[in-house]
Amino acid sequence: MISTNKLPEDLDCGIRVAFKIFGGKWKLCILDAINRGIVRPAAIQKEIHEAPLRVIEMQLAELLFYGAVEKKCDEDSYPKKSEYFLTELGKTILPLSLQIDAWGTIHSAFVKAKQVELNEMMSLSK
Amino acid sequence: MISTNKLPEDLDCGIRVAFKIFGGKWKLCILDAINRGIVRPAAIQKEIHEAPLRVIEMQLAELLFYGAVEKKCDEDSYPKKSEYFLTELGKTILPLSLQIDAWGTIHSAFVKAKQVELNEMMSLSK
DNA sequence: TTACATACCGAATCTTTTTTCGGTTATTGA
DNA sequence: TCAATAACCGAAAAAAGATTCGGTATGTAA
Repeated sequence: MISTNKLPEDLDCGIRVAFKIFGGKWKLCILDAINRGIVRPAAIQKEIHEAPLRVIEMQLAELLFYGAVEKKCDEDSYPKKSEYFLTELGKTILPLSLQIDAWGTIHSAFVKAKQVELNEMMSLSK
Repeated sequence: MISTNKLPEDLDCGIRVAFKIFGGKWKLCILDAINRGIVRPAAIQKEIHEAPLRVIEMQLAELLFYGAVEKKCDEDSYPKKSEYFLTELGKTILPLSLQIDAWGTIHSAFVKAKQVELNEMMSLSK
């Protein structure tokens, strides 16, 4: 993550800009977790158990770079305690996140059924 | 595109479901074009000139499979005339698309500036 | 001391997605 | 006949993205 791309990317397209910031596989889940008060990397990872810790770290780093989250690190205390919070920019993503999640939840059963259909098609033509 | 995945994918997560349907690089642009009355593959490709025709075809096939668009093909006429239209499902994606695009447009300049910053960082540590 | 927990990073590897390339088929018009 | 256009497809290649692995450092508690 956080890489300069070889293929030209059109940042004049709003959709492409938006997806660059929060299009990552776990980004919206991470922002949601932080919003729900789960603010430390290890805690976020426990919440989103499918994602490896390394991914949480990398996507946090990217969200940090683009200013969607901010980091507060208390070096003295123990455990080391890094905490991430939503910035004003990050907060503007939440309404979108909620609507995207709502859309997906509504159509979840349908998409799952289609997925089964697809798996059957693939196994027949193996 | 349209592949069965090796990595487990959590379709219980609304965000993951949504991104599966319209998370592709050009999907929302294609849906938007169709909504604006640009309904044939070649025409869509002229509209979204950055995307190769093959990509338009593949992403249309995927949107078709998941029922976000429908295809009307008049075999007799010439030119061959395949036309794609939004289904009811496809239309439900439009409001999200508009908001995502609006968000990206608002933050476009900021993200572009960050991108310049990143490119400078990368070239220094080359 | 040993084991454990936290945060984080580099690099290799794997998976998925996107792109490029070279076809096929069919019809129109010069 | 020959060029042009439309739709579409398979397969390889390239790129991007995600994951695994092993490492650092720090401090706590058994």
